[in-house]
Amino acid sequence: MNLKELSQSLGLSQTTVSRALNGYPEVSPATRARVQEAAKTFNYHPSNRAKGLATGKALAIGHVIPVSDKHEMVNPVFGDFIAGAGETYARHGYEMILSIVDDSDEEKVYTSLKSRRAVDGVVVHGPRMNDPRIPLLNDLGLPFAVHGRASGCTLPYTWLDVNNRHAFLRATDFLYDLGHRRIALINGAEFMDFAYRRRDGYEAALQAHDICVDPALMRSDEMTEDFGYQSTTDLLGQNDAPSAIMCSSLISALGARRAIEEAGLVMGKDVSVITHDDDLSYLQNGGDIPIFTATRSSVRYAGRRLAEMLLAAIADPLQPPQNELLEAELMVGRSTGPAPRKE
Amino acid sequence: MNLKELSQSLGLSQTTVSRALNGYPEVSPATRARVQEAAKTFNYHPSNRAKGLATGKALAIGHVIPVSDKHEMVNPVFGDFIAGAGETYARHGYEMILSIVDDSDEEKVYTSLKSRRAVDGVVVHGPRMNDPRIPLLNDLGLPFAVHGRASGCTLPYTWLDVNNRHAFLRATDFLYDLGHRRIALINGAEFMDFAYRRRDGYEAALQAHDICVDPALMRSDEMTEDFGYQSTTDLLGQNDAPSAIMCSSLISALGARRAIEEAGLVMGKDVSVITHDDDLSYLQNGGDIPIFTATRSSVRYAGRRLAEMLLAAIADPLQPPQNELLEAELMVGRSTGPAPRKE
DNA sequence: AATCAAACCCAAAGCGCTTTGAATTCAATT
DNA sequence: AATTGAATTCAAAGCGCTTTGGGTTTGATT
Repeated sequence: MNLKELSQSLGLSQTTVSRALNGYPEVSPATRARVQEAAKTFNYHPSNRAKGLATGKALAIGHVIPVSDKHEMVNPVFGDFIAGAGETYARHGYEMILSIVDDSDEEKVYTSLKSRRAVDGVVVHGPRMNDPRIPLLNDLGLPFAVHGRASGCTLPYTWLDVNNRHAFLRATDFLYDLGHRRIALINGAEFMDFAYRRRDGYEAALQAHDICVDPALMRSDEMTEDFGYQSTTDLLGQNDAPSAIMCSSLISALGARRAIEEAGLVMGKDVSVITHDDDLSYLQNGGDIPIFTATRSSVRYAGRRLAEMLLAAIADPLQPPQNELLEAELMVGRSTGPAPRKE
Repeated sequence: MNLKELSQSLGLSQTTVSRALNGYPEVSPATRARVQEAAKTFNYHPSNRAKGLATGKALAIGHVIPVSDKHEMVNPVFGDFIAGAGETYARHGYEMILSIVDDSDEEKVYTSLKSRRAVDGVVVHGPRMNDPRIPLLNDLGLPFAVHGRASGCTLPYTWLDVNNRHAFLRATDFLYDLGHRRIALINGAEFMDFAYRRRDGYEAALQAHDICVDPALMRSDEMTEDFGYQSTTDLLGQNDAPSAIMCSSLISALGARRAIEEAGLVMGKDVSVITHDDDLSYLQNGGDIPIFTATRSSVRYAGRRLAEMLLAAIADPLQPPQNELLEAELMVGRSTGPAPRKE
């Protein structure tokens, strides 16, 4: 069923039917009701494609998901983020189109999305420091919103981020207050902006307490379970081992716990752990009492919200870029305790 | 830059340019080269939308992701599956469009995708027993491919599945051979087809050895870490506790391990665990030696392959539905060992 | 009864592409 | 030189929608 058929079956012109359906005022309430009724019974849905051609809008938002060439790794937060964004799009009648793309030719994809007029805007995932995609999208004139920020990019753009620096600063402080002085950091790959900021917060907290930052206590890579395990095993094995560990992801923290237990130690007693927790639906941080003390921020909420910000920017291209900085909650769980006294 | 502008700048008609670009034979090699050259320098990409309107093809595949209304949970395998499928689409010039949808109104989404001609086909995720989506899509005449199968659906359709029954049968056998007689099952929600089949394999193995199936040893729900933890704590607490556990997902297995250790037991010695492992990029089952003995099958490969099957079905609508049954590998890790002797 | 807004409705153009059916060119054949 | 047919190229229609720029009815006002 298309517009033509629908309008013929109603004995009206396509114009009138189109207007009735799209809420234009120049059609009588009676006619509008009749049209809507018919659309429902015939199960008529306008073709997005044709609509897009006619209006110049694509009614679609692109998400370009970079897959690291190194491990072919898909960021595990991605599913929840997308789910959040999807809710927003559904509510506004937008489609979400996804491109899975090798790190290396991500830029081509943006150019192509733009020139094919396939989307009205894009969401940028996993921003890095000085991320070249931001000036690129700016030049292309394709509306975009960034999940995170890119240190070093001066031009204004729409973003939503967790206050990673502050979260890790607070968490490190919290460990300090518990008496910990040797605090390790198991971080994401530090060309990623979020990881850079977390380290910055961690270092700032240490320096504020006159603890010198020890590179031997810092690790940084893609945040897999195994990376958490290896790093922790390694850290605990060295002399003057840390009594506490800051960890950038719950998945790596699970690996850290594995290493701690395998070393015959008890987490929360011999070694304290704080992790960042993205509040993923399938990876809840324990039940009533969190397993891990954590800095928590829902990535799903972030998806929902960032999508709204992007749609708003598209609807009103003149408004200045919006920004939103979310504070992570610091949830106390069972993985932290007072620093053990040295024997 | 659009076709019209491109053709004007070349002094050719739109027809010729279109044909040159799409590889039709009735254009001279010289002209074709000239056109391709110009397309490259002007960075011309045809609008998918217009192309779709003209050809009736959407050049897009829909993925409808159900989000369980219960926990708003996004299946964690989803990211890797999508990544696999995305590779295939990129190679064939298709877009992937994603709808995140409440369990409840998933059917509406299919109808709407169809009537808006938004996609050329869809991938069905998370099939259940007697899944109503399969006859629905069949009636709609919308090409589709199922990741998994739906027991009880008699009509033929395209699917790709892991041989879940066989995998769990073999794994249970393996535990039996190690001397285990009380073997528990921590399964996914059993209205899901894969979970049903796994249980079937598990039970078949037990019965083949004249072990009676004990409902007290079986748990079934959405496979979160916490579910694995709670179930295992529970199982180990009862009298005549199991000496081995079959687990339906690596994430729940992590929870199981947590419970085992918290109970002061050693995994692989006091309690053996075998889990299914989807080979997710961010959740590798250990490094060189797997943490868990596991039935393994790459969900990313599944995505890549199923997408190919769907595209093939779309390209040739007359071919009979293809099916592919993948056998899971049984990887021996450190989580299994001989059954402890009873004191 | 003539006038004039409102209110309602419509025909047709246009969005960027493919494709049909026809026209043109040109070398080879009669 | 006229004919033919293959090789090229083109103009125009059409895909399903929105939107412009009118029309035609009304019913109230003069």
